[in-house]
Amino acid sequence: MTETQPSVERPATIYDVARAAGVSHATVTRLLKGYAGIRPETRDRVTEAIRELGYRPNLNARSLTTGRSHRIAALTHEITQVGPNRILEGANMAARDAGYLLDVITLDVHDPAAIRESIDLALQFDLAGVLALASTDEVTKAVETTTFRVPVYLATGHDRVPSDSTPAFNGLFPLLQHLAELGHRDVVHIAGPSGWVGARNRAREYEAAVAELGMRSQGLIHGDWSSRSGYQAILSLPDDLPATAFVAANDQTALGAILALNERGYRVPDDVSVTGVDDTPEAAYFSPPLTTLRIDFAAQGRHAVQQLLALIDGVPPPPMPPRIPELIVRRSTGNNPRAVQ
Amino acid sequence: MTETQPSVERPATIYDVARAAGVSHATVTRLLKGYAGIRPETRDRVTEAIRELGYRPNLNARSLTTGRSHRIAALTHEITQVGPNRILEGANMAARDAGYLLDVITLDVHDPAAIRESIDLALQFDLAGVLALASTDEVTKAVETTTFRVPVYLATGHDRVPSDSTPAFNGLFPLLQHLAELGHRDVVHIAGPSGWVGARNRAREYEAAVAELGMRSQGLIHGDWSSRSGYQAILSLPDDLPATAFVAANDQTALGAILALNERGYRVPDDVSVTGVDDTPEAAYFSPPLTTLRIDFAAQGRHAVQQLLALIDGVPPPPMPPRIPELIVRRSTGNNPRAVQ
DNA sequence: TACCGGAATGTTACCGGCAACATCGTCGGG
DNA sequence: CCCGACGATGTTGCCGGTAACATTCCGGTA
Repeated sequence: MTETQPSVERPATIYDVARAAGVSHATVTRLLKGYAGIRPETRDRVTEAIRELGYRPNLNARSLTTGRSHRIAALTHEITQVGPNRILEGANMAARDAGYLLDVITLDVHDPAAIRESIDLALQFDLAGVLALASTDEVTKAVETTTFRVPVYLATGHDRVPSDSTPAFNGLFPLLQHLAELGHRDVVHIAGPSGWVGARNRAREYEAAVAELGMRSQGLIHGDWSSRSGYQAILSLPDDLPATAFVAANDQTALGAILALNERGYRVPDDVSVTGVDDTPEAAYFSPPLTTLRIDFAAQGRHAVQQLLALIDGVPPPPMPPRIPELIVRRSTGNNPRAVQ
Repeated sequence: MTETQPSVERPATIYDVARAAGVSHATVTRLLKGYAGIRPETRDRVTEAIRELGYRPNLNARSLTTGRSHRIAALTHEITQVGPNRILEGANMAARDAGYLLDVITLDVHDPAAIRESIDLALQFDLAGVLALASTDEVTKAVETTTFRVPVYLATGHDRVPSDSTPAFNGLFPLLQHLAELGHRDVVHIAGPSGWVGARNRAREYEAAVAELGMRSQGLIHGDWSSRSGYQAILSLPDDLPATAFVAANDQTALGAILALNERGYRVPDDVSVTGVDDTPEAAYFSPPLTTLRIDFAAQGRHAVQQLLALIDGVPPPPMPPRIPELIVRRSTGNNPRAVQ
């Protein structure tokens, strides 16, 4: 289970390589930086020495002199949740592809002091940039009141499309349209926590879609992205449910809602419909399988990194490709039994 | 959504601080390192200058001279899954508490070339140690064939207790004992992928417990930790189910199994029982809520970091505290309807 | 044959810390 | 009154790279 490599010898430096190849260290640097004007014979000797000694450049030293590091920090939270997680994964990939290493700083999004502390730790390492992925108001505030000497990119952490896009592609619309087509009129939104930028955006999208489709919102209950909060949201409703369809802020919340509805004697989807957002891998295996909106989190992560790198390099940021959330219809939604056909 | 801090000024160094305080840079270093023999007046001036300039030590430069860095890399995978995730979270905390920063290297556990590449990237930064958390055979092999110059700690990534511990605390035992008490005799294990050390351990624990309790194993199907694989495992079984209880390798797998059983007309728990492992936050909200084994992943992560730090500091590693997986009984398990009472 | 210029390579200083060693000043003892 | 010792602080060199500048070695030309 455990394994130690004693191997006390210090790693080889360019000086070691230079000595082994019988050249000066500058020649080694030149080779490493792809400088063309090196005699083939010399080049071979150096290359061989590098291989021989297993030389690996010390990136610390490098970034000390160049003044620019190749690492970026990502502030995130609760990596247990699927969304943030996937975003992180995408960001990680994109960063790696660009030759950067991503430091993940997990923070307690509700404790300003802890946020401060985490940011402070990160700032000690010289970073090329900072990616704020967890966008609660607390984090936003902490980021805004900190003086970073490096570019910072603040992502909302949840899907966000330009507000001028067509309704059909705007957030929750496809989901509500689907419900409307099934004859549902009265709907309740079990939202994310109000301190989250993404949750608020989603709630607004919900209101807009409901209005657009001529439906009636019978309530907006703030949860906390958890299954528990979905469960409790349903339990908090009066005996005679005010709606026939429930739009949860994410799949986990929907899971809890389904259980609560079952326990209160409602069958999903025969009596009521439930939808989620995210399309986590598990959503297809809920009982019943969940109708949801597929979000391409990895793309969001990649995009965030690209934006940040553009800031770092001082080039215009690449445009956000239009992300169209895809409606995934499964078995948690059905015709409204009370609908006048 | 975006925010840039132009702020081109380079960060303050000890030299800047020294100049501002009218002392030499060595005095600043001394203060920073907690050296006692500094005149109070001088100390105040320096402290003030540090505050004034917002000085933060450049850890790159520091580790360049001291030769020891304060960062460790964690090799992990699929951070989407709850277990590895929580482990990472615990590791992150422990590392931070010890003043280390944890670099998370996500790797494709099945592509040896990608594993190599990721490890190589990590090695360029000078690391104090490496934590291998994703323990597939491929990763294990890659780690073993790489020459790290730093300590490496290889964790199995899943619960593991000393083999000499009492059966009652050994892995899956409590779960199977619970099933036995409910009158179940024939049981099937939906395991994790065979390339995973943790999955194999768990499978062995299953076999041992079944034997110990006088039950009969009617099969061991390898899944891949996913809900899909749990679903398909059930579908692969003959029409007349060979068992009345199904022990899944994790909660996700159990979720898929429950759906498949439902679709095949079996009610859980009235007809058959299903159990998971992990106790993810969602498990309590499955329909029906899942009987499972609670694993303290965060503790595993913390422990792994502590082991690694002990290796780094050359001190004897702290003992593993006995981790007793806790049986969480919910509604996915019930009496065996076929049992002769 | 002396000279010029560019290609190939070497030398040097610096990045921001740390630590060994050097220096300065002051106080107490002989 | 001088000197030693010690406390407080300054100077220097080094860690492993990078880059500006310097030098060497050619061949080609006048």
